[in-house]
Amino acid sequence: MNKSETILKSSSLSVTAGRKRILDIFLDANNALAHQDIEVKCSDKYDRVTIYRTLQTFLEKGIIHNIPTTDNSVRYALCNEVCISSGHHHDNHVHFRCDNCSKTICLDDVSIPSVKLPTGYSMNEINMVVSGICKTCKKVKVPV
Amino acid sequence: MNKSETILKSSSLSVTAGRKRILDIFLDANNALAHQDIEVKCSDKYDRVTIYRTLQTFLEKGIIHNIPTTDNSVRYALCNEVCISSGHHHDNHVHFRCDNCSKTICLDDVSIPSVKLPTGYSMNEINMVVSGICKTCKKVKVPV
DNA sequence: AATAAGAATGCAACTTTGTTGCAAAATACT
DNA sequence: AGTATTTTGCAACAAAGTTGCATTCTTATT
Ligand SMILES: [Mn+2]
Ligand SMILES: [Mn+2]
Ligand SMILES: [Zn+2]
Ligand SMILES: [Zn+2]
Repeated sequence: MNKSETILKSSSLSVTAGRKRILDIFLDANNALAHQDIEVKCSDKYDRVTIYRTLQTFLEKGIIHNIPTTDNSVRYALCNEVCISSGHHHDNHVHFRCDNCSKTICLDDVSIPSVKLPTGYSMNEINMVVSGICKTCKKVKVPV
Repeated sequence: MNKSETILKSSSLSVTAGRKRILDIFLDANNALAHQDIEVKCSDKYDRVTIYRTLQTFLEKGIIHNIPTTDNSVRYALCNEVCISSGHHHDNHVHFRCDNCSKTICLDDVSIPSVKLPTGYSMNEINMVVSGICKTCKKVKVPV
């Protein structure tokens, strides 16, 4: 039993070819993916609608989390073991979006600093997205 | 000369009825607006395409800033004087999205805490969006 | 291994959102 | 007032997202 199958089972989801494929795409990716990215990688095999529904299911089960954007193309990334096993989200890391390659990645080791809200507000989740130049692009850009 | 007209002039934009109207909508609003919200308020008078182009122009001139979301409907809010006069963005405040009324607001007095990125990454902008229950909804919800 | 119940998928039809080119209208400048 | 430049509306289109329903697949049970 491979990794994607294990994750699906432990989230009490039925194991289907489509779900396995999409989960494998996430497991292979080293950056967050938009719906569009997934569609490109497997719309020959699976319907657009199935991709929508699968992403939705994965979100609800704590298999992936979404990352807000200002360009109307939400990104999705795999959650850590804690989210998957507990069935709900415990993501507390910063996200980075590169202005050059426009890849979005999870900075798993950078945790979101706490912030004090004005009186009367109660906090549920925090999202932090930093933009700039990523490690890879910086290397390429300093040839001199 | 009213406020919207002043802002347009000081951003060296030509003053048109549509731009004044849209800017007035922002000046009247006490929360951030999606494209859709603006369309509802004035699509009888101005074309959808004009609204798209106007928001784009306002963004570029530092009149409004955008707020990332995970639901594919970016919100826009008025910038402070500094952005408008300098012509580029200096927004450093936290945004709040209410899980109950789903309004998004600028917490102008709460500044985004700094965060240290891993080696190799350089920072440009930071966005922080907190979700939870807003002041107004909390009041309403505690009747007892 | 066969069956039956329930869940997931594909398809079609549709709605909503966003983009582009161009002619007409409005604005700013002299 | 006249003219160059911008902005707008319209049309046509492309892309993104939603819904209902029949068919297929998965899982649990015999
Ligand atoms: Mn992440
Ligand atoms: Mn703001
Ligand atoms: Zn990069
Ligand atoms: Zn609220």
